[in-house]
Formats: sequence, C-alpha cells, structure tokens
Amino acid sequence: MEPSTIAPAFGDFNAYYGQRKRKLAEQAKQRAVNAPKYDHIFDGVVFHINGYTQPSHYELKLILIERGGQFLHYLSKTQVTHIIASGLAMSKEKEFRNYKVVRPEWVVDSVKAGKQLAWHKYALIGQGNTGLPAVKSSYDDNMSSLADTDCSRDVLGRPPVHLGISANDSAINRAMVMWPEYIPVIDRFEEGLNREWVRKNLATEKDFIQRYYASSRLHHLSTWKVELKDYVAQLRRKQGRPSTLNQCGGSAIPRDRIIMHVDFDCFFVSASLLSHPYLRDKPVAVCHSQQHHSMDTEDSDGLLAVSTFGQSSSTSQIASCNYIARSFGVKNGMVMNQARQLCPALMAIPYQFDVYKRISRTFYDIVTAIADETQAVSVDEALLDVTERLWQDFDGNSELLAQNIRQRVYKATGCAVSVGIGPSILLARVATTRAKPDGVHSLNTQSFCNLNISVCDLPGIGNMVEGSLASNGISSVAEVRATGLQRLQDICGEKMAVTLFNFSRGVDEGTLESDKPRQVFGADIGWGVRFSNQADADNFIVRLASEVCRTMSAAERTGSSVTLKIKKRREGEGKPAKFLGHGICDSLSKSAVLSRMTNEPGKVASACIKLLHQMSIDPLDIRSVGIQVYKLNSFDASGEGGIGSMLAKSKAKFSEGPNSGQHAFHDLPTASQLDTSVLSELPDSIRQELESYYRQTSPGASMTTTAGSRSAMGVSPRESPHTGSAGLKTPRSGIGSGRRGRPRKLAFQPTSSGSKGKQANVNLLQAFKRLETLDFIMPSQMDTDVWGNLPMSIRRELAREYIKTKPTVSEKITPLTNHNLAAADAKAMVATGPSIGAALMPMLYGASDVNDVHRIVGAWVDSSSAGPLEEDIDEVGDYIEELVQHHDLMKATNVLKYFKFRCMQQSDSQLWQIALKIVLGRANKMCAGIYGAYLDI
DNA sequence: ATCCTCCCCTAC
DNA sequence: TAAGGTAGGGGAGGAT
Ligand SMILES: Nc1ccn([C@H]2C[C@H](O)[C@@H](COP(=O)(O)OP(=O)(O)OP(=O)(O)O)O2)c(=O)n1
Ligand SMILES: [Mg+2]
Repeated sequence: MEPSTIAPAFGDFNAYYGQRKRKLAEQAKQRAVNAPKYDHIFDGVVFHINGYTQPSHYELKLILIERGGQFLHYLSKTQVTHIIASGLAMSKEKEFRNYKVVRPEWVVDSVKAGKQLAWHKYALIGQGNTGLPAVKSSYDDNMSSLADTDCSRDVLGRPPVHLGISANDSAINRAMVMWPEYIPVIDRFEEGLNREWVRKNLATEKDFIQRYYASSRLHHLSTWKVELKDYVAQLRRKQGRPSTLNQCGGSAIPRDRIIMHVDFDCFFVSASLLSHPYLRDKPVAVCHSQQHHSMDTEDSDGLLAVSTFGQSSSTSQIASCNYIARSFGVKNGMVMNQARQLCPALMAIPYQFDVYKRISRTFYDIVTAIADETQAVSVDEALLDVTERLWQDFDGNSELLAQNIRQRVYKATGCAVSVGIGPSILLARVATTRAKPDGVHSLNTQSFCNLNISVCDLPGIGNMVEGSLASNGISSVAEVRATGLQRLQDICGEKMAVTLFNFSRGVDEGTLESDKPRQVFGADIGWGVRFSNQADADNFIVRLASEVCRTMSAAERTGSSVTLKIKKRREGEGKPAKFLGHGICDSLSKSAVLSRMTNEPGKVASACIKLLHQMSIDPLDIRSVGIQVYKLNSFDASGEGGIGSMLAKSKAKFSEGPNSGQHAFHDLPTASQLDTSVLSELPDSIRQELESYYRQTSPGASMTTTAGSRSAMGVSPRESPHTGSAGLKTPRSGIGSGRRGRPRKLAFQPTSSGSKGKQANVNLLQAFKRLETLDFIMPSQMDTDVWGNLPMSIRRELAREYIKTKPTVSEKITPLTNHNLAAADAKAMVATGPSIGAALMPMLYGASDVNDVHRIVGAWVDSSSAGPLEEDIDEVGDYIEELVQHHDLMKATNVLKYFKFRCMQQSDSQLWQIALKIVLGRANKMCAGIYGAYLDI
C-alpha cells in the first residue's frame, strides 16, 4: 500500500485536470502526411503481405504505397493482385495458389530498377523454395538480420534497412528516417532479437493466453482478489456468520467502529524468501529476470549480485523488494535495470505464485475467524472490522489484538504482517504505512491531523491528482486542509475534491464492503500483441472472449453489454515499445448491448469482432486488446431459460460520426477468415455462432479502404500510458510534452438503485422514450389492459413521458392501405429520388426472403419468454424502416402484421405489444415523413 | 436534468 | 529475454 511506482510522468500534470477540459475537436485533427512523390511504378498493384519479410512488413508497405501500390491487410480474393512473402506455410501454399506470390526482393529490385519488374522471376510458389515452412525461412531471415543489425545499428539505435540497395536511394533513406513513426509487426525494440523466438511468444500463438497468464503477476493479483472475496464469504458462512450486517444489527451496541488494516511486509519477497533464507539480510527483489545463475550453487557472499553480470538492460519489473532494498531507493514496480543502478547488490529471486496463494489462504483463515467483518483487499492485505471482537475478547485493547493477529499469522506463515488501526478505513490504512515494517500503529483523527504527510500518502490519490494539486501549489495534506472545497473542485473534479476535503481532516465515512456482486468480467492483454493481419486480430479476440466467459458462472450469464478496448500504437511515437509490451498507445473503446442470455463465448466474440471492424483500426497498430462484459440485471428474476433474442446486429450500425450517413453502405466491415485451428478449439455452439456471424457479414460487404480512415467515426485518440507503470518512468522533460488530459466519461452505470427488474425495463423504456412518435401510439393504441399490467414504475415513467411529449396529432395523416400504396410510392419517388443503395437489400439478421424473416421473428417472440430486449426491437425497427425507405411497403406491412400476430399469441403479451408499438411507431414516423401517411396494421 | 458512451485513474 | 491485468470510482460532453 505504497505508491508502488517511481518517478511519475511530470509534465503531464498541468494537462490533467486543466487541459483535459478542452474540446475533443481541437485535438482531433493533427495529421498532415506530406509524402514526397515517387514514380508510381506500382500503380495498380494491390498487395497483401504474409508472414515475416525482409524488408519488414512496414517497410514494404511504405515503399509500395509511396509508389502507387495499394495495401490491403486482408486477403481479398477479388482485389489483391500480389502477395508478398518470404516463405509460406504448407497450409498457405494452397490458399495462395491462385495469386501472384512474390518474394520481397521483387519490390526491392523494382525500386532499384526504377520500374516494376516482371514478377515471375520472384515468384515464391513454383520455385525451389515452394513449401518451405514459414518457420524455416523466417529463421533464415533472422540470421542475416542479426548479422546486419549487430554491426550497423546507428547512433540513434535505428536499425538498418536491409534492402541491399545503395544507401543513397532517397526513398529508402526516407523510410529509415521515418522509421520511428511506424512500427511493423515486430517492433523496433524486437528487431535485433531472434525472430523465431519472438514469434513463438506472440499473442497469435496457440496457448498464448494461458501461458502468459501463468506468468503475469498482475493477472494473478487480479484473479486472487476475486477468489479471495469468494473465499471470505465462504468462510463466514462456514463460521455460521452468514454474510454481512455489521450495521449494529441485533444486540450489538452501536459504537464507533474499530478498523484494522493488515498487510504483509513486502509480501512476494517474504514468501519467496522462505525457500531462500540465506538471502534474508541482503537486498532482494522478486522479478522474472534472473540474470545471475542458480543461487543455490553459487556461494552466497555477493557473487550472486545481479550487477555482476553486466548487461544491465533488463526491463523486467520488480514486483516486490524487501526493506533493505528499499533503503537504496528501490521500489515495487521499478524495472530491474533502474533498480540496479540504485542498488548494485540487488538480488533477484523468482516468483512462486503457488506459495503466495497458499500463504494468503492461511492468512485469511486467521483474520476472518477474528474479525466481525472482513474485506479482502488483495492477496496480502485485508481490512477488518474488529469492533465487537475487541470489546468481547480484548477488553478494548486494540494493540493487543493486533499483536495477537501478527503473531498468529507469523507462526502460521513465517511472514510478517503489519497492522494499522483506526476508526475508519482511511486512518487504518495510513496507520499501516507508519507501522511498517513488522509493526503496529494506531491513529485517531487528532493524531492523523498532526501528521505531516503528503497528499500522495492518502489512498486513492495517485500521480495525476497529486500532480494537478502540485501544479496548484498544494502538496501536503495540511495544504489541502487549508484549501476551500470550491478550489479543490476546480483542480480535481467534484468527487475527488470532496474526498480530499474529508480525508485531509481525517474524515472517512466509507464502510467495509464484503459481498458486493461483481458487475464486470473482463480480460485484457497488452503484452505480445502483434498482429500481421485482420484475421490474427479476429482470432485473438475469439480466444479472449472465451477467456472472459470462462470466468463467468452460468448464473452470471444473463444479459449484458460488452465493450472492446483497444490500445493502438501512438501515431508518430518514436520511442520503441518495451520488449513485447504495448509502448505508448492511444486507447479506443466501443461498446454494444448484448441481448439477454447471449454472452456465451461465441456471441461475445462475434460482437467484439464486429466492434473491432467498426473501429477501423489497422491490425498492425494494435498493441493491447481487452474485452469486458458488463452485467445487466435480468428482467425477470427467474429468467433462466430463454435462448433469448436474436444475435447482435447483422449489419454494422453507423449511428454516430459526422459522415455516417454517407458511408453507411460502403463501410461494412469485411470479415476476415478465422483460423480453423482457433475454431476447432471451441465447442460446437460457439463455432456455429461465429460461422453464422461470418456468413452474415461477408455477402453484402465491400472492402474497407485500407488504413487512413482512422477517426472516421469520430473516435479521437488518447494517450494511455498504463498509469503508474514502467512505461512512463522517465520523467517527461517537456512542458506540454504530452497531450493527455481530455474529456472522458463513465464506463459503468451501477445499476444502483433498485429492484431486480429495473435494468431491462429501463431498456425498454429508453426505447420508448427515444421514440418521438409516442403520440402515434400512446393515446389510442395503448390498450388499457396492457397499461394496467405494467409495473407501476414503468407506468409512472411512461405517463410522465407522455405528458411531456403530449402530441398535437396532425390530422392530415391518413392510413396507408394496400390499394393506395402505388400512389404513395410514386409520390415518394418524386419527393426523395430513387431509392438508396438498391445494391443492399434490407435484411433482418441476414434474411431478406419474407418467409425467412417470418421464421426469425417467430423464433424471437417464441424463445424470449421473458420479453423483448431493446436491442432486438431496434433491430426489427431498423429493418422495417429500411423496408419503408426502399418503398417496400408491402413487405413492411406483411412483416408487421406477422409480428403483431405472433405478439398476440404470447401468453404475457404486454411487453411484446409495447415492442410492436415501438416498431410500428418508428415505421409510421418514417412513413409520415415520406408519404404523409401511416401504415394500417 | 439525466442517461449513455467513451474515456481516465487508482490499487494491488 | 518478460510476461504492462483488471474491477470499480469517476468525469466531460453529447443525446434524450
Ligand atoms: N507494482 C506492484 C505492486 C505490488 N505487487 C505485488 C507484489 C507485492 O508483494 C504484493 C503486495 O503489494 P504491496 O503494495 O502490499 O507491497 P509489498 O507487500 O511488497 O510491500 P509493503 O506492503 O511492505 O509495502 O503485490 C506487484 O506485483 N506490483
Ligand atoms: Mg504488502
């Protein structure tokens, strides 16, 4: 519980709460790519690059594009003219048989020659090397590359460009100069490494996620926290103290609470030291890099020191270091490299995750038995409410109880814990920092206020807040106390200001939280993520989605929304990424509502893939991928069965962005090919889901225009330097060095207030509200018994809404019946011109034939026993509107009638009737606009 | 006025 | 070699 990071990113602080208020638009435009002109010797060439190449993926891309070539990161059968590859895997050989597959030398030599050379001489297939596994050839590539690199890296560390052409070729020079602005699949940092080794550690490998997670300390930390919350709840039940309730329930005398914060001293080190006892009195850190050799075979008098072994360029992070190391200035989270400069004798010992977990269990066994209430904070840390126990068994002597706990834990685990005591969480936590190492400390409000501590010693205050306060001349808690609330709010935002105001006075109203159900389930990976094409990215998302769903119990798989979080290589960022890391990135995220009961892996995956496609991000730029599924309370508490609703939208929705309307029919994402190997990992149900998604998207889809169109959808990039982590450690010199600090907003609306049914009802309600045509359906068409059967909360809402939008019903609108459809059509033609995009037939979930549509609608109504979800209503509404736009009123009428028919058959039809009315309302609104008439269903 | 979306921050 | 994951609090600005 100390700010586990080192030198924060100064220079960005001013930006934070001040500059971040600037308009999005201000920052949106910044790139003007002024490429010098070259002869367009590759005009008409549409190329795709496969696998690892020399020159690199990026260099080839740049060279070709500058000379008129067009790059596609998917393999389009119809458009790609050339595939560039150094070697092909067996499977690819067949797949590529009908393309011109050329070696990269074709490009290089063509540039040298100043014209496009005949490709046959460079053909990969049909040459001696046909069928060479890619592995082999990239190995070969790598060997030469290593040789080159080692001797010719320039002062700036720029790698040479292995083109084998004279260095004064201007294009190539330019490529070199521009190199820092682009990073190919293998980052600059990884350039000189053994490519084969790197490839095997990329996220595209088969069991990457499992392997990576097995080694990631932060993953373990997160996982453990979730597990421990469960474990605590379980222990409480076993101890016959069912769940919560410390709210002075029963006979308890209302007293001021006594909170204890119990935290292991340098946990990972203490635990790992159990098996390396002779290192106890040396500066020690736990980290992956074990640059010295086996410490058991070495004599133990300093020879083992990491520094002995030269290199000193490990970017390995220190998870935990002991207090001897800390006396040198070493901190948790520091990279080894840096720590060694502070403490040359620093010893590295490996992680032992299983040991940490075991010790943690023992620890929780002990504290939950003692505490009235336990909140699991982390694997090595818990908050205890000990009020009752203290008075019952310890005569109010908190110090005694604390020592008791410390002793018991030490006896059972061999590791020391420190204990902070206070009347609130805040004071207990701050007390812990004074207690460490291996001690107890107690604070009351008075003694807290006498402390001379800095703002960053308060929990919840990190680098950014500390920085924005500092740039306003506030750095100690006392200074905060002397600052008015208003001023604090100007500096830090509303809530943070209130927190600061209270904390600075030792006031903390927070209570222990033992059993709040989890609201979000996610998986993020920002390491080893290097995709060389869209399919790589899609495949990875499938696996990640499986991972997310694996963490959800069946009970948790109710309705949900899903968001996809991508970090994208920062444009123009010269600094290479940390080894296989994400480097400095911009974050983008996009979310979608999943229908009820639909967050099985396949549906999550297909939704995310679609989101990714919508975001139009060059897969080569992706450095981090995250998926989170947000739980929605299900509509009916019993809500078990329903296979539920139709899948997420079968077509991309372009509801936002300035030019959305224009491109709507051209920007449909192209589905890439999912690997059969990825698919075969999955259960049948998931596979079918995905296959169905790909079937839907492929037909009507036209190609996305290569790169470039990045922010076409109004998403603007943001810097996201993984807060408080190693990437930023270098103090940023500049004043305005970063343009961080920008508007942002809430991720999760806690379904805070309320009854079970709320969320889904709200969705329905939202749909209703969004309908400005309430006047079409409310007065006359809302059956009284429908109304009467609605939950009261909804009735009230609707009534309020109705009053607000009280219609002035216009009389000139007449029913549109079959016999005057033709006339209406003609009229509309005049009014709106020829129908839009005749190319694209309106489709409902991939179906356009009226019988198929009926089947889908029928299945939807039948299977969603608990009522419709907004998203599906939207989907049908979209479809009907499209039909109207296409002047296919016949079909629109037909489908609506059928929908009505099915709705009426439903046993609990009220909600379905609302759905019907929403759809009908939309259709009629559109009809009114186009025809000045409405459909009579 | 309130909700929603996309983001940022913090902690371990 | 290194393994920069994640839940949850919160803010700005557009949509309703
Ligand atoms: N940046 C960080 C911070 C912590 N941890 C892990 C290792 C720590 O041992 C454990 C507990 O974190 P603490 O903040 O409690 O730090 P320590 O227990 O190591 O030290 P202390 O609590 O004595 O300050 O979490 C980590 O992997 N990376
Ligand atoms: Mg600790």
